[in-house]
Order: sequence, then structure tokens, then C-alpha cells
Amino acid sequence: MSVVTIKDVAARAGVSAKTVSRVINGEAHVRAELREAVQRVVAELDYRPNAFARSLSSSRSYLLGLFIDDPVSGYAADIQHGALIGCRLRSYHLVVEPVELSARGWADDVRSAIAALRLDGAIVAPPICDDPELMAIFAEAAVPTVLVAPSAAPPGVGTVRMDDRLAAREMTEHLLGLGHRAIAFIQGPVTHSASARREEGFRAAMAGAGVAVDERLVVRGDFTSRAGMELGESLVTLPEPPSAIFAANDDMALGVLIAAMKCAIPVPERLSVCGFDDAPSSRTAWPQITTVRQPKAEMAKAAVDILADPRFRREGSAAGTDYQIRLAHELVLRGSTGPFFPR
Amino acid sequence: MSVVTIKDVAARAGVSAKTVSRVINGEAHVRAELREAVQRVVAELDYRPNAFARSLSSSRSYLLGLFIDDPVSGYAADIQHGALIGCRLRSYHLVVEPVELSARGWADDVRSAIAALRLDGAIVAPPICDDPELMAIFAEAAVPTVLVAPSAAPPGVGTVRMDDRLAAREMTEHLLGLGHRAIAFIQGPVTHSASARREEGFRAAMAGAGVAVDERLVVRGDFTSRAGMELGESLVTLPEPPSAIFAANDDMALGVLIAAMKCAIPVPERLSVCGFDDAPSSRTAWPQITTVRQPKAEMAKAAVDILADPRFRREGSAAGTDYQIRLAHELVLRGSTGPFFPR
DNA sequence: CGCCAAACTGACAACGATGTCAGAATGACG
DNA sequence: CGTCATTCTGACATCGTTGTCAGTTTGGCG
Repeated sequence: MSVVTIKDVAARAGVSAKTVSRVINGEAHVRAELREAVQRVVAELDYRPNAFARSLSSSRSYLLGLFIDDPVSGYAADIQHGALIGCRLRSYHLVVEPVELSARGWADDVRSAIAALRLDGAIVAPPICDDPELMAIFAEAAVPTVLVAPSAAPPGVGTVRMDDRLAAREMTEHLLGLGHRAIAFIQGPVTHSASARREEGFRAAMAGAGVAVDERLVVRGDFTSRAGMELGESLVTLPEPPSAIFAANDDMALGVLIAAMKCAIPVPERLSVCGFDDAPSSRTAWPQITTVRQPKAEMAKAAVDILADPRFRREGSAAGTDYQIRLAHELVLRGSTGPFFPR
Repeated sequence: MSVVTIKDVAARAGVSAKTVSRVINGEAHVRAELREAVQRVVAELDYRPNAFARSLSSSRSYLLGLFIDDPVSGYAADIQHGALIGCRLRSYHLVVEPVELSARGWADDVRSAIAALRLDGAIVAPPICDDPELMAIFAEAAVPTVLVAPSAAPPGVGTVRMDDRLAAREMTEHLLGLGHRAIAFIQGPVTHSASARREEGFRAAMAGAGVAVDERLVVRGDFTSRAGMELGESLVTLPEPPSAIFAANDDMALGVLIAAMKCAIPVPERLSVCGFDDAPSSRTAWPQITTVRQPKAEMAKAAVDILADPRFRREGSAAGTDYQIRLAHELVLRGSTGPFFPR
């Protein structure tokens, strides 16, 4: 037999389709008695409203788009996981749309997704949440939008982030507290706004402790472990090598660990290493890497919560500060950092 | 102004909505002249058909579901990436549905997704593609289904896989060719059917070379690096330790590498280690891990191709062998395996 | 030139829900 | 007991597209 529709339920319950609709959507003005009868029939027939028909008539799609740069990364996976959990809870569905800013035609793909799917909202992950052209597309289409860990918040959009600057500062203070002074910092790519904030935090902590930053120990990587390895090797083979290296993400920290291993430098006895993100690689490394836990899944879930909020949908982030969320991070102290021993 | 509909296009082009529909869908029987005129207007107005309206009337949703156990794993990410590429190419969209077989109510979530979204097809990743109850749901709902790397193929469904057995055999032969005889094998969890096939390949190669398998060197892990580390440590501290360890996946191989490092056993000089999957961890490790490249993204893309095939949609896999695809693997020889040196 | 099949084209009714609005039942109150 | 406001309920139009089918051209051919 074919699929159960609202009419089937209505007929069986002896009411009109509209009444069934009211019950389904929890609207007021239905006698308790009727409501129960309808609910019974719904359960009996295992009726599931057709999302398309519903969308068509209500102009809501119950679909959220997750726009993401590199859907293969572990970062993306965590974001997506959180978003998925949020969607489940609020009976939305999630459509994942990869956006490669370097590829031709990405703008058209984005427009297509928005227009064809009538997305109810967009979650935009870093680093593309900092792209003005992409933001303009969402603004033009008037799609409720939440940015995850952006550098700035265009008017109207919601944001969910952590305090990268503070976290990096705390991490640096951890190293300083262990007695380290010659601390190297491996920057992330300029395309990731978070990496600049992390550097700021690093410098703020150094300045706060009255320790001058040795600029020869500040180098730029691209968030890959390969870069971490190469830069790490060049740092530890310096005439006056650092006693600690703070990498702006975990993959690069892992690379540093590998470099240390190749150069037979014991970690953390001779070199402390720390990263940022609490990526899986930080846990599978040995020693495990001291890092900052970024609440990625929680941020994505919060993004869904914002998008589902009727007030945000109506008024945008102008409605209040509830839509500029900042979540707590956590220093995860593990085996790769230890006290400084003079040689 | 509001969104452009097919009527706007029709009015502007001076034709009926139906004719526009014909042009959009590439149907025959439209004069070339009119066709071009319509296409011009479509471009001009930047018209994008409403996917919901289209689905509602045509009973096709242009939505594929990706059903996956643990959406956070790197494996899942690769699968999803391939599926996403395939969808882009064929103007489908992808809806990701996590399925935790251990959680209560998963069956209902699956049914909901199928019924509410009228999914045009389902891609099911391992290990849940081996679950009979889940398969029964798809069968009952008559959703075209393709299984990725399943242990068996229920009638009607398509499958995309690699030859785990052969690959494991080749990997084992690689180790044998290097002179290793005391080869350990770390099995995967019983819930992953692939791990059994990998073990079969291992045993077949050993038998083929006339080398008896030392059953004390065959241990079971759960695909995590932690398990690899613990089992690896117990293996290398055996009175007569193996000279090579073949782990059924890369995360466990990474764990073995870490165990070796802790025990100060040089790899590959005193111990060869190899894995399976070509996971990111195999590349970021040091030395890099010899492994089997599993064409995960390609498999997922092939799955989309099958689902998009009209003949498959009509007749299911009964239509022919084209719907039981086997893709090639590749041995990736890297630094973690080397020739056997007697001590 | 006339006829007939084939190629076009469009009117209209779905698809399955919800928004609108008018009408029916109910209850409060004078 | 009548009136009026309030609470319920359902008929019907609507969302934007495609399927059906009938009507209109067009073109080939005798």
C-alpha cells in the first residue's frame, strides 16, 4: 500500500485534515478529546507528515545547511556531529554543503542550495565564515545565519565562539609557569582568523610576564602536520633552540613531536610541546599533547539552537545578546609539556 | 522582491509553465527556438526550481540519505566526501543521518527520515550495513539502497566494495617477502565484517607461504589506537616477540608504533608495522605507516552513481552485475616496514 | 492540394500539507 | 432565556512544480 497522508488520518479519526494538522503542530483550539483521538490514529497508522508538502505550504523547510570548507577534516567532523545532534533534538535535518572558495562556481552552488532547498538557516564554519562574498550571499537571500568561530560578526547574524585569545594566553602562562622563557610560536595560516587571535594571546601572556618574544622563534605554518614537522625541525636545530614550542593547532604540534623524535630530543624533558583544538591526533600521539579543548560540537549545537529560535528567525541578532554566544574552553594538560630544566 | 517561480519565467518568455518545466527537465518536444528563449529568461531571472514543489509533484526528492554509524570518524569523513562529490555532479543533495544501533529509538529516526524526506536512495556505510534490522527497514520502505563494504548483499540492494581479503593477503605477502616469519595480526572488532575478511587474507598468505600462524600472536582489538598500544606492548614484550605486526586498521597500527617507541624498539629495524585503510593517522605518524589504500571516497561516489541510475531505481540490483561494484585497492609502502634482520 | 501522423503546446488537476476565514458549538452573563 | 464573546472546527484556496490529456501546428507524402 502507499504512504499514509493526512487525509487518511483525518478520515479514520472522523475529523478534517486541518484538525489533524493542528494536532500535529501542537496548535491550540482542539478539544482534548479530539486531540487524543487523532493522536491515537496517528500512532496507529504510523503517519509521518511529508516534509515537502509541509514546506511548500508553510514556507519553512526544516532543513539547515552546514557550509563548510573541508568536510574531510576532523574539525569539520566535530562541527557536523554537534550540528547533527542539535538537528535531531529539534527535528530539523541537516544538509551538508562543501564550499571550496578556490573552486570556480562555488557561489552558484551556494545560491542553488539556498534557493532550491529553501534552507531555514545556515551554519557556517571557519574559515569561510570570514568570507565577505559568502556572507553577502546569505544576507541577500535573507537566510538566518549563524557563524562558528568567526573573526567578526556582520550585523544580523548570530555567532558562536570560544575565546581563542584567552585560551592561548592561558596556555602560554602554563608554559611560563613551568619555567620556560624561550618559547616558540607556530602561527596558523592567515586565512584562519582564529590563528591571529591565538597569537595575540601568546604575545599578551609573554608581555604580561615581562618576557620579550624572540621573533626568530615565531614562524608561520599552514595547520598541517607536515608544516609542523619542518618548522619544528628548523626550530630545534637552531643554535639557541627554544625550550617550548606552542603550535597554533594540534596537527602542527604533532609535526613538532615527530621532528623532536627524529632529532632524538626527548619530550617533555628537553622540549615542551603544546597545541590547540584537542584534535584526535593530540590524543593518539605519544606523549599525548597538551592542548586546548575547543568545544566544537557544543558550538555547532548552540548554532542550531539559535537558528531554531523563533525570535532570532524574526529579528536576527539585533534581538539581543543571546545570539552572540561564547562557550568555555578548557586547558587539557597532558604529557607533552613539563618543567624547564636548564641544560 | 520575492522568489522567482516557474510562472514568472513562463510569463516573461510568453509560454506556459509546462513548457518551462519541459525545458528545465530537458524533455523532448520543445521547438529549439522556444527552448532557447526560455533558457535565456531562466538565466536572466536566475530562476531556481523549488525542490519541494518539484518533489511533491514528481514524487522524487533529489535527496540521498547517508546512514552512518559514527559520523565523527575519519572513515566517515572520507565516505561522506565522496558521496558529496557524487551528489554535486548529479544535482542531488545529501542528508546525513547518524544511526547508533546502541541507542534507543534509532529505527524510528530512520523511518522518519525515509518517510518525511521521501529519500530517493540510501547509502549505508559499514558496519551498520551488515545489520539485518536496518536492512529490513529499507526493504520495507522500498528505498533504493547501496551498501558500502558490506559482508553480504541482500537481494535487490547494490554494493560497492574493495577486496579486503586480497589486500590483506598482499600485505602479508609483502611482509613475508621481507623475510618476516613471526608475524602478529591484530584483529578488528567482530562487529566489522571487514576485519574478518582481512584476517582471512592474512591466514591465506601465511598458508600459501607454508608458514604456520602462531596463534599467540593473533589478538583482537577494537580499531582504536589505545587498543593498538596495549596489544602492541603486550606483543613486543613477549619472550619470543614477533618481527612484524599487521594491524587490521591504521589507528591500531599507530598504537603499535607508540608502544614500540615506549619500549625503545626501533621501527622498522627491529619491528615492522603495517596497517589498513590509509587513514590520516598513517601519514602523520613517524615513521609513516605502510598500509592499504582503501578507495573510500571513490566507493561512496560509485554508490551515488548507482542510486542515480534509472535502471537500478526501477529494477534494483537484479538488473545486472553493474550494481555490484568492486573497486581496486593499493598497497602503500612506507617507512614502517622493512626487511627482517635476525637478532 | 489534402490528409494524417508526428511534433508541439498549454489547461488543468494533482501532490500533501498549512493559512485564512467563516460558521458552529460552547459558555458566561445580564 | 437571549445575547455575545470565546472556543472549536472545517471548507477551501494556496504553495510551485509536474503528469495527463486534449488541442494545435507542422511536415511528409500521395
